[in-house]
Amino acid sequence: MSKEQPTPTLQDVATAAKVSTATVSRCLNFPDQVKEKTRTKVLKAIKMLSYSPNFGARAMASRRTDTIGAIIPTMGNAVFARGLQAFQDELHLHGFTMLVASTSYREDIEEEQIRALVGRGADALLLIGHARSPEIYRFLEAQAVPALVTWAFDTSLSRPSIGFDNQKAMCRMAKKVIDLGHRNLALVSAETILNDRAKARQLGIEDAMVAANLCAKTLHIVKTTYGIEEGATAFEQVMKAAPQTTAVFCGNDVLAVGALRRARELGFKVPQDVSIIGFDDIELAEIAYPALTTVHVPHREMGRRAGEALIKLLNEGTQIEAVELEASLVFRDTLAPARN
Amino acid sequence: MSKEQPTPTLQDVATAAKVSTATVSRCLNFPDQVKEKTRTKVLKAIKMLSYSPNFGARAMASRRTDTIGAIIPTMGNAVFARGLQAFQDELHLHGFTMLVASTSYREDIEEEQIRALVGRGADALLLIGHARSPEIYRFLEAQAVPALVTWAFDTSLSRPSIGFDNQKAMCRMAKKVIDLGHRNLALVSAETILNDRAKARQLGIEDAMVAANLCAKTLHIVKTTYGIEEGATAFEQVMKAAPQTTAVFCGNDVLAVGALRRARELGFKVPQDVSIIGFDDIELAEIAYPALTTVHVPHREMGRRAGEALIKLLNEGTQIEAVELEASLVFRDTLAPARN
DNA sequence: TAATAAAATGCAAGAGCTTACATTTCTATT
DNA sequence: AATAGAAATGTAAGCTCTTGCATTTTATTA
Repeated sequence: MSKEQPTPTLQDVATAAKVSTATVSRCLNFPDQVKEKTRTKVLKAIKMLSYSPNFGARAMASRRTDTIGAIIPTMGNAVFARGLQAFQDELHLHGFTMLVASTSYREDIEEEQIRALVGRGADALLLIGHARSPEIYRFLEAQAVPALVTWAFDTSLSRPSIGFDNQKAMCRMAKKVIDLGHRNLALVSAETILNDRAKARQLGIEDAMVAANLCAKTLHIVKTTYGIEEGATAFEQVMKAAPQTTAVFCGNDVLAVGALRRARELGFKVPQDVSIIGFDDIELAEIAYPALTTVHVPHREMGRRAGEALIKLLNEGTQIEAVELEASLVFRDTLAPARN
Repeated sequence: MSKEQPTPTLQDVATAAKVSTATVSRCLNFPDQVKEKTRTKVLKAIKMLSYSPNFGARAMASRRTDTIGAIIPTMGNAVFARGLQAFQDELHLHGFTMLVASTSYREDIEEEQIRALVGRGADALLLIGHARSPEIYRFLEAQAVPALVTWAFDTSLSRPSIGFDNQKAMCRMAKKVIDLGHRNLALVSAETILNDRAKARQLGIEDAMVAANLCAKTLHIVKTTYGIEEGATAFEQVMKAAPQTTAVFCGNDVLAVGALRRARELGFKVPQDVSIIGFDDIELAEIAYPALTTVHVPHREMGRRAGEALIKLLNEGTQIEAVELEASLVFRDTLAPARN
């Protein structure tokens, strides 16, 4: 290791500038509380020593970190990456820092990451979806760390959320699909036990089916993990097990793009033979060929609003109020009336 | 704010378990140094109190954070998101935590983020590309924070890097393109002043041109910022300013996909009228229609190797040795012989 | 110019953890 | 049963900052 020359401390700067540590500290945190002349002197010393404050010490002493943690399933999915970027931009605007962690959709890792971020002094947390153990919510309570849920909106839960109603959005899309004459529906979905958004999307389709006097049980569901290839495989399974299917919903665009590719490889004409519907509306959806019909998730807006709300809570103690955003339907080229 | 009940501390746990703070600390850090019975007692107290160690305090006391920072241009580009995910997975395997920050391709923000991560106690840093001010390298030196450069490979610099040679890779691709009879080449690139990878890719094309007895000056270059739409606009500019162009290189796949779309909108047949070449080989490239010919960047491998090297450096003091990875050419459907 | 208020600075007590060293408790050996 | 040595635990110093309060300096007013 290379820790020969110890890194400079506040004390070193104080000595170099011939002032007290308190003054240096104030120079950094409340510049207008110190005289111009002193400040210049101190700043010079700081530069000379390449001093950089020790975050941990500062956090400990001030009991504040100006840091907000965000925990997402994966950075690999553009919809999260984009939402986070917006969140980060908003935080940066207000002098806050974002800490990210990803869970690979695994509950145990999520718990670990929540604890890690809290331990690192996150003043607040951004979480995706509501579903997690009561124990972890109790932990956040005990640590007095406020957490905001996004990517979902559900007023039946006490926890505030800023997002959209996955169930409602998918239901609207499913109604359109049914209106187009589709009766044999399938869904390629993520595991719904730990993923309340996936669950909600499924329920949305079922709602629409029931509203159209179809039996919800006839929805052919294939569960899979995340990925293009996974979507492709799942599509193949669907068509093998339920060849009469004319419309395949996918839990997200990545799965849908995989399904689309496999459909083509298998000789299905999309959308003439089979319609494919995605969810998220990431770039991929627009670029895919044929361009994907999907549900647009307001990811940037969600990220921005979440940042805004959290900062207000931290700075002014304003309680977060739930915000429902709209997810809109985007009709492109993979949805057409049912054949025959 | 909600800091009424103070969060539990090590001391609280010690009291609850009727042991000293040292024992609790050891319980957490060196479990086998404490007797089974004591450990159980302590663990119970921890659970009961929902205790979570304060990272700052720990870092300060142990002078180690087991944290590595990564600074990338943007999470919005899948190639970085994926590379990071691999990096993070590797770190996680060894009990390290990753801190990410993004710069939006801006040098001033990058400096700020480097300082922020160092201040937060990053034991080491992952950086993209070599190009940055000497001052910031001096700062890292002063703070004794090792930094590893990826996404580039250049032995002429003293700083170790794990990556690939952008110039060589692009040169190989350009040679193939020239072999196919293309003489009027264009490049849609990011600004090259602060982006050594973009610069290297440009030089690669020029190398190939010179090798084929073409005048490098005839490469028509349009500079733009990052984004699909930006790629589209740039393509239009290229074809307006240099209509005889038969092959358009793009600095990355995102720009290329934009170019591809605009080409279609403008009535160009790809690749019959004009060939389009990307760089990175992200999902988008495969999904685009026609599928994009591009240079495959070993992003996962880079992320993994970088994590490995940094951990070895931190844990065992093993100096990082530069590793050159191969970027391979991926021929898909947007490249064809030049129309003469 | 003296008196008073306001501004700038300094002093020193923590903040929550780790760890070297000291002390106590256990285990094994004779 | 006594004792050496190992294992387990405790004591307390120290890591780098911030901040309430005390003190000094500067500005303002009569």
